Amino acid sequence: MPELPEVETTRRGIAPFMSGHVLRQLIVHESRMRWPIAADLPGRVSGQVLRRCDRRGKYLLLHFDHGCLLVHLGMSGSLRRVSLSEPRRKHDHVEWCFDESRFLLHDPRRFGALLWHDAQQGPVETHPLLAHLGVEPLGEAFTASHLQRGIRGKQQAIKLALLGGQIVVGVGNIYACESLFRAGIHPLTPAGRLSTRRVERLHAAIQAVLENALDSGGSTLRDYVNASGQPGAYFDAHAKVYDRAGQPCHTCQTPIRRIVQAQRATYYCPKCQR
DNA sequence: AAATGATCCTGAGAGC
DNA sequence: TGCTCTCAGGATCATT
Repeated sequence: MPELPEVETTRRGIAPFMSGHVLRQLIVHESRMRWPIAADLPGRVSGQVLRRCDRRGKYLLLHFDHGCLLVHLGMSGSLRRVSLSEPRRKHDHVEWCFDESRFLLHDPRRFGALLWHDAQQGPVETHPLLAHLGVEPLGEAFTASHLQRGIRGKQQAIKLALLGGQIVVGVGNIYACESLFRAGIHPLTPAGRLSTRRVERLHAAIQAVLENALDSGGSTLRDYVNASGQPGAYFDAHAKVYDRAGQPCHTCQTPIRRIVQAQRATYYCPKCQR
């Protein structure tokens, strides 16, 4: 479920209730995630003031004075706000308890992660998982020339270069497909072969698609953090190619094609994208 | 060094 | 109804 817009929507949903509040208790019900959740983690943060909720790529960063909790939602994770008395459901693995609110990390596939970065190890940006990430797609550092530099000389297909996260973060499978459609670029194009003009188009498309999704995230996933979350709404309204194999392109009626790149599905219009 | 493939795990949906 | 098969929004790690 979570690509960058969903993670950012989640961040906006939880920040008002978490920032500046004492985390009374962190309870781990299932520690077998992408990596095992450290047994001493609850002791480190329970009773401490949670200062800020940030995001870097698809990582949520919950800051404390003495360190930072990194939360990744993986493929199937969500973080929802529930009442103090609401019972846990299946796959609710971690619980954040504040005086007036409560949050549950739900993740059936358990590809998500919960890690502690101690302040003594330096700023959280130096954490191995964050240190080599590309720039934020909606930040000032993401420019057409940054994208151009990132893909220079690369033989790799542009779709995979976008997905890699070393140039720009947060462009997941759906939005990579949608951005390439919007830019009229074939997903198999060797990244380094794109003309400056087409790189500029792609850059603009990525920003537009993500901003668009974020706006919709605000509406279609508004209850993402306090309800069950209803995926699919974005697709109905916005997806031009994703999961539309065989259906007519909205622009030219040509059937949308599905191919596989690095074991991930890619959808594109063979006529609009060259 | 860059690119590729296997891998972690559960659930939903299709087809029979 | 129930079985088997395929696929899924991520991304790390080991291998070529």
